[in-house]
Amino acid sequence: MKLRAITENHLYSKAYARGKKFVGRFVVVYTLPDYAASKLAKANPEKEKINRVGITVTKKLGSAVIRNRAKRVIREGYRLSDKSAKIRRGFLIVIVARGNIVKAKSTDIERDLTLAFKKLGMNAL
RNA sequence: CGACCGGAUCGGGCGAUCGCGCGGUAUGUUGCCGAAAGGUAUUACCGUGAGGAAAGUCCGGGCUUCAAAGGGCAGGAUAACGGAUAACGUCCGCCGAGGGUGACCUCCGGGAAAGUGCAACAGAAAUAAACCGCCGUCCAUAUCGGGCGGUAAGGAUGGAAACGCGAGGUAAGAGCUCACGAGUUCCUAUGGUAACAUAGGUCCGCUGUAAACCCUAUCCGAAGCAACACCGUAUGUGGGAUCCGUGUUCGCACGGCUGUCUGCCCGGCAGAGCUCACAGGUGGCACGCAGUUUUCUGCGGAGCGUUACGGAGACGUCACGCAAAGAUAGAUGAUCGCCACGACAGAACCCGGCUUACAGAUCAGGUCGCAUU
Repeated sequence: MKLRAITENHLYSKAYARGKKFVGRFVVVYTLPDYAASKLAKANPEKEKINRVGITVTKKLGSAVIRNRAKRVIREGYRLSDKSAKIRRGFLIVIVARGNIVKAKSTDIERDLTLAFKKLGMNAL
């Protein structure tokens, strides 16, 4: 299943303000039910609800190369986490990188995210 | 062998598993999103996918739009000389100054003799000079001294004080005169395409600063891919116009006006019952064009590489070969194993440069020293 990115800035603001929050070792996760989920599901040829994922990496972390790697590692971690423990659909998920992510591996992120989704009640029934 | 000098190339590799963007083939749906334009399937396979600086955005060009890029003003850039180039503020060669035993390196580059300005502090005085001193003369006087004049040799200040030094000369002095030396302008000869160098003559006495204004020569129209083109323009937001005068054959024309030519003026262009801009999409955009339909042929080009030839070199010519990264919250990766473990760092229209950052590796050259022959 492909990742669909959050493009609108106001959705990030909403997630920060009203979403559920979990602080992990390497990332901070916000989740919020997606009002447009059913509409997007109709557009999806598989007719399933999907999660929209936004990844935030601030300039504080470092140069473009470092930021790019952080995003890749988070994407891979999300993919692995979704594969091992099914995540509920129809949510906005914002993942914010923390400073120590520079040295993290994608498996570390996977553990962080799996724990986060469990705590946030995101695991599929 | 050691110490150096300038240059070129590379800048993690291999394997396994899992993933992403783009192109293609097969499979497959006729659905869904959207007002429309348009976008989008699942799976498998094949191909392809960041840099030498992709960076800074400092120059130059292509491309695009502004009717065309015409004239002038303003503004900007450059600055010895000869060449290279599509072009450049780049590159090559060379001139000048300095450093190194050397390979080689570093630095500056029109005009201060067109004009204006500025030169703090110090100093008597900063582009024009008399504070001390020296000399003459007058006054006064036991002596010290004072007035007037001459003087730039000496002292003191300063980054800079009327070229340096010696002789003549003088009351004392002074390029005032002369020899030698350094410099400026111009002329001649020789060498060089030239800047310039060398030699000879002539003339002059002129502080520095042009990254102060300025003057001279040369060049530059402006803005940038969020450009721009096309499609769509339902709805929303914002703006403009539907105005005035004159003439009128009542259609309109001209002028004002408004917008626009993106600093200004001249000189233009456009405008009216709707129109413009923004919000959407596709292209631009991944060598181009044509043929042909397949991943093929031809042509073209400041594209890249190699060879040959020409040139001192930058570079040029010919031949051959190569050239699908193309994202859009932004793909080009993740994990594991082994080896090596030490860098700077991520394309956003495309090229040529410059500048800045940078661990290590490799390759030829060259210089000096020592040893050997």
